[in-house]
Amino acid sequence: MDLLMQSLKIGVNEKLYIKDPESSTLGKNIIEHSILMIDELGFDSFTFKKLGVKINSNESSIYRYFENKHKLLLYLATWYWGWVEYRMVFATNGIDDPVKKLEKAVEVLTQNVEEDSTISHVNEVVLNRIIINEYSKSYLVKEVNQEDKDSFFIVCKRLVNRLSDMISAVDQKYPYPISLASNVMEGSLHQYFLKEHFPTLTNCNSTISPTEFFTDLIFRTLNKK
Amino acid sequence: MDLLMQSLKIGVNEKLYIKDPESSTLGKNIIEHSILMIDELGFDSFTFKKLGVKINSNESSIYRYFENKHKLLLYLATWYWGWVEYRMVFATNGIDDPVKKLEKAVEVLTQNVEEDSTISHVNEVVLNRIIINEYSKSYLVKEVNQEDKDSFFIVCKRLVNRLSDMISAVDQKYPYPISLASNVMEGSLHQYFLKEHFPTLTNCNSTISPTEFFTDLIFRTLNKK
DNA sequence: ACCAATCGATAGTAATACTTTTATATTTGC
DNA sequence: GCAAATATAAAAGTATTACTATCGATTGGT
Repeated sequence: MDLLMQSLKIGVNEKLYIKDPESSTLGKNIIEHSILMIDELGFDSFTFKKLGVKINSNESSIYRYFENKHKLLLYLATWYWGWVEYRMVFATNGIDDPVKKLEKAVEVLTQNVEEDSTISHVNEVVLNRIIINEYSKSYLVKEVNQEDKDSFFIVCKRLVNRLSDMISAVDQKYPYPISLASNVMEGSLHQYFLKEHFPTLTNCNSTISPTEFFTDLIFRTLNKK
Repeated sequence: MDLLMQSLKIGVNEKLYIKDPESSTLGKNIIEHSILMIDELGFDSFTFKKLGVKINSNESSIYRYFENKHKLLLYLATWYWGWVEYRMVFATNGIDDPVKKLEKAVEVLTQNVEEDSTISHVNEVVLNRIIINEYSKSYLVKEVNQEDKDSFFIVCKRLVNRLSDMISAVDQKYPYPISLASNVMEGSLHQYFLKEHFPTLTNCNSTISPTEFFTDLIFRTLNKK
């Protein structure tokens, strides 16, 4: 990843935290180790108490940054999608051919995060794994409508809309651009999950990537000019 | 729904329960009201204690049927997919034209459950809503590999494979039939969720159904003979 | 009439998801 | 360089959850 990224700060909705974790060492520690710990234990078994022990801090101190672990997950997810959005805009910027532009966007959105680029304290490889395994839990809650009103999902929504626009740029007559876009985003996470845990339910494996599947799907579906 | 259904029992993996809930009035009560209660409170806020109060029974009695609420969710999901599978096989049986057969299968798999057909104590309309809102939580857990070994997901997997076979019957050369099938199954639940909670992220609404979107997607993707 | 199974009621445990208070650091503003 | 403000750690407390164990009453079959 380029140097630019190192000085880049991904902006996250202020309502998601009580105190900005980027503003202190403890805050950064919370982010860094919560990512590692959620990956290790799974979100359901992860608690602030366990995290406190891990970072030699106290449960109550963590509660000064995040109201609860659900908000922390939303924070991490927003950060992740902000990071993907940044890379997507960066990678597609300047491409004039709508087909090539869409191709590139799908590639960024659906590709496996492999390089350990580690912007400061965020390990994107592990965070990507968390998003695959836990992202659905952030919106499959009874409070989803209120949380949407509080703009907790705005980054993710913007990303889907960007993709939708690029789909329409390739085929203005395609009637379901937003559904296709949201399907690619969510479906890509799902195909990675299947590849890992239910290999018989996907054609994706070590040689075929979700990117290949979705790129193929999109361009079979759209009529290019 | 036809009369045949009323005498049909959907078989569920015996490891999912301690005592078969179909074998007693209390068991059926547990199923009936857990469905209503999970829909009402959301799976996360649902507890056996609350269910006990609702059905005028005791928490400990419910534990005699299900080890925990996660197993209960797996039970309900297995029942649901078994029910969908039955309707799918029934609806596609006897159709010779692979295109029409696939069309019908996609229709059954992705259609909204509207009629209050209520096989005995199971309210399928509400159960369908639970699957949309909570199904992911049944497999997005750390224990997923062990649970897969215990065949907890076998019905759902069989359904995806059936659809995959029908896809291949239409286009033998299409390289990703299983991924497409799993994408339709999971994606359909997701589009319903979006329609309800994030209407700007889907083209599905009161006039366009997820069935339309996915039928269109599949037949744009496949080369018919 | 009796044996077994079922169920309800009660109690108990360990963990979770917090909140509150207080004491001690650390930072910063002047 | 010091006082004031702020941040953190430690400890204790509460309500709820997710169970487990025990026991007595009811019921149903033989």
